[in-house]
Amino acid sequence: MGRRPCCSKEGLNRGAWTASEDTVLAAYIQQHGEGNWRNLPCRAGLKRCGKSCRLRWLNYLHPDIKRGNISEDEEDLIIRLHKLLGNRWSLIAGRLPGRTDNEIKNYWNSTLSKKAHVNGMVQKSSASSKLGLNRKSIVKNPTTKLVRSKKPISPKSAVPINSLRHIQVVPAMSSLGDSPSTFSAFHNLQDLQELPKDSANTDHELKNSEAEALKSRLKENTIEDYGCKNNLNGGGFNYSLSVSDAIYQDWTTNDFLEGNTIADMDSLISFLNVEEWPCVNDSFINV
DNA sequence: AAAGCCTCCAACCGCCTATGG
DNA sequence: TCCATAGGCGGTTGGAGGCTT
Repeated sequence: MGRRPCCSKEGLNRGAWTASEDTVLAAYIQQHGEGNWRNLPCRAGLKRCGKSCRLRWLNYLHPDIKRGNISEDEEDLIIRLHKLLGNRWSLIAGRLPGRTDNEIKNYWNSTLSKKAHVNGMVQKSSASSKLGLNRKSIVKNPTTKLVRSKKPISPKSAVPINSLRHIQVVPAMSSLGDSPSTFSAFHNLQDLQELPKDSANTDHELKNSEAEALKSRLKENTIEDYGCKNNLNGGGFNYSLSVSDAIYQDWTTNDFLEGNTIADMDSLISFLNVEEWPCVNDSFINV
């Protein structure tokens, strides 16, 4: 039996696209728009499978595609997102304007996976690596009073805990703007709220998908409470992070944070992005 | 110069999900 | 509820071009 192919392969061109095929495809899509890929080849006069047309358009001909090498910042972001989301290339690509999932996947397989292994980033089990965070790329938000530049000193031994301290994290006002980085941080806060299916937001599925990934990562890192607590300021959400007494005392006694700390998401990421962060040890936290 | 090897990436493949009848 | 279809995704392949010997 076997699976029915997406289209008849007989008489179709395969392999690399020619310049003339590209021209025909681009002209057709510019005139008629995307979609209806199965019928597109016939209507456009192309001897190609519809899937092949779609792939060629999305990965090569689309006008928004960014040309040129992956920049350091992009590379850094890919690494961070990969740690957070795994091999979910389309989600990662969604956070890199102009880059395609295929491009990122190829770049990862050919370049970054090796780098990650060489640097021990893949196997590293620190809290920061598990969270998918990379110190280099963190941009501190000036609104926070949480982050300081020096690393906290970790306790030498794990202390079982009976109670949890909470760090409230709320989006900074700047997170309500449109710049990609702050918007992304704000997005994550919304993600955690599990947008309902009937949400007016068109990419709620993407958000919920990312939220699931983020939650699982947070759980891996023994952060016990990741729920969004309540609405504030017309769209922002409180985010409550629970840590053990040991960690809390460590951070506070080392002047790493103040009591009743409120920070934006970027600052939280920066805050957690410390190799010596102690709570990778399960005994530090109630889970 | 040429053969062999390696790397990169465009393209393909098969599976999964969403959608509509 | 079932089925067919289309679109989307991640894994894999294979060829072109660069590099090494």
